Amino acid sequence: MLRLSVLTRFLHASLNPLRSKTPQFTDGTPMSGPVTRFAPSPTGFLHIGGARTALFNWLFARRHGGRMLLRIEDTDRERSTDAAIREIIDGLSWLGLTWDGDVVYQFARADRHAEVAAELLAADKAYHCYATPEELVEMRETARAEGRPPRYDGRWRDASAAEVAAAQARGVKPVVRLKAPREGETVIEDAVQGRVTFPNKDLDDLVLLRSDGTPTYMLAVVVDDHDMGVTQIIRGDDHLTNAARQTHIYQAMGWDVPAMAHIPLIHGADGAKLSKRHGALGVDAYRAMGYLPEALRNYLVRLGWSQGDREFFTTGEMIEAFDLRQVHRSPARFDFAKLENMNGHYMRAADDAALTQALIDTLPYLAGRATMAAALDDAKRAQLLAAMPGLKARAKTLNELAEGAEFLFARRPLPMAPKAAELVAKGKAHLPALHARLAAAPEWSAAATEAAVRAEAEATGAKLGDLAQPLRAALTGKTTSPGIFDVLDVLGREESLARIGDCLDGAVA
RNA sequence: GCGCCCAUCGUCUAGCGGUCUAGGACGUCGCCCUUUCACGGCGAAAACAGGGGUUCGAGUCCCCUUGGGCGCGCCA
Repeated sequence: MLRLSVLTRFLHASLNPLRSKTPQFTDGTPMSGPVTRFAPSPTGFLHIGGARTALFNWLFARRHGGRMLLRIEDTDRERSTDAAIREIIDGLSWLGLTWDGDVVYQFARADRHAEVAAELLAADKAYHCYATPEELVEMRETARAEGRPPRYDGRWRDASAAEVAAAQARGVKPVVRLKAPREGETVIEDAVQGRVTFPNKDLDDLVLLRSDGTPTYMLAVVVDDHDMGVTQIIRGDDHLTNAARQTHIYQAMGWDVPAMAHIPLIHGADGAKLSKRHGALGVDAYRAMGYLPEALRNYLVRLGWSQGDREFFTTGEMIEAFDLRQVHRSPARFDFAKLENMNGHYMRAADDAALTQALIDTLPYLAGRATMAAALDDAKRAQLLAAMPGLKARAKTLNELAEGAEFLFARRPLPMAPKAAELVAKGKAHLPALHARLAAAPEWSAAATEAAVRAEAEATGAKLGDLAQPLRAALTGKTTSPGIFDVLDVLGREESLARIGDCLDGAVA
């Protein structure tokens, strides 16, 4: 199921147990520039906060001519799924956040993690702990009751041989814990958070290996980040305390601690961390809502990061301007209204052909657009492209774009929206004459049909709107659409006249 | 409870001791444009959480309070 990646093999072969002085990539080229990594756990979809973390890692690597690695943290065998892995990779690809090298699967590296734990044990920097789950619970409760942080008390840290023998005799399977420093403090120099200090007495002896011998997350991240040559860790600030504990592992192994940057989480409208109760969504959901990846990227980068008053950044500008030091320490709330506005900007600025293609490519992901996708042929594509200027000005998402394009795909006799039927009924008196004038138009173009309709307005003294509205309803079955002369043009003479004709002989409305 | 982090319009933010009667963007509300709806243009309402310091001078520095967030597993 989960394969051992080439990079993982490579790391085993050449970097263990100690990293070589001049690390190389699989192809033999020397590493240069910073190395970042995005390390999601495949226990759910790639949520929007993870996407932003990936973006920042990607921008940082690009900005400094480095590389971004992708590591799947699948050590939780119960909750990790292949489907989640596929979604993460799919989501990153859709967003255009490419990683360098092969994907590293953390679980595949369990042996190496255990090896490091053994080293630590041998160096007396770790020890076996035989405390039972019940004892641990009790410990935490006592600590809390006494106003202390709920921590492991280190009771097996200096256990005697006799005590160990007794526990073994009882058949207790031990975990391996790190001998963390108990005095002094641990300092994190964080690019975003600044200098953060933790008193070591508040950090306990974390578990490195579970009683079944599998590595914990704490051990695995440190070993993998080290082996993969990660120089800059950029992750959510929910990991800030972990950074201190992980520092202890680095120190115990005598490894360099990578530079850190803990970025604030994205919050929901209520100010709390995005979660299921907010209806937290995977990035695939944003695609399904019709957002453009470049718009989502732009929105995301401006969440908690800014360059003066600037709102819009092309990808190149983003890379050039990105600086971790300008990332804010306070969490930002996710605002759909602004995302939508930004998406609208991107759509209007998009090239018509490119946007048409984007819509077509996205159709399979949009809800209820199967028939539209099925009806697509060269003629429809051409119509879509021709209508695009009028369509894109009226849409903020690809969904709205598809909705606006419905009239192109509608079959006669047209389904009429109630309000549209009213308009047809109200303007019925004008329709026969309009039909006649349009039929007599010397050529079929927006200019020619406009001339015909204006001539009718002049002849009858009606306002243009009195004629255009019923016409719009007859042609599109809706009350809103692009400019009516553009609609006529795109639909073509035959179809236009037929749709108007349907309203005359009562086929519709 | 303990630890850490944060605090400018409803939201995203500019501001890095004087140029702040606090700027921009989204949203909201008007007006204009107009064949609908949009787009676009113009305009309006809207914020320095509170209290102490430091300083000639504080949105900007320090402290406290309050509020919010995150963390505290043999999860990641």
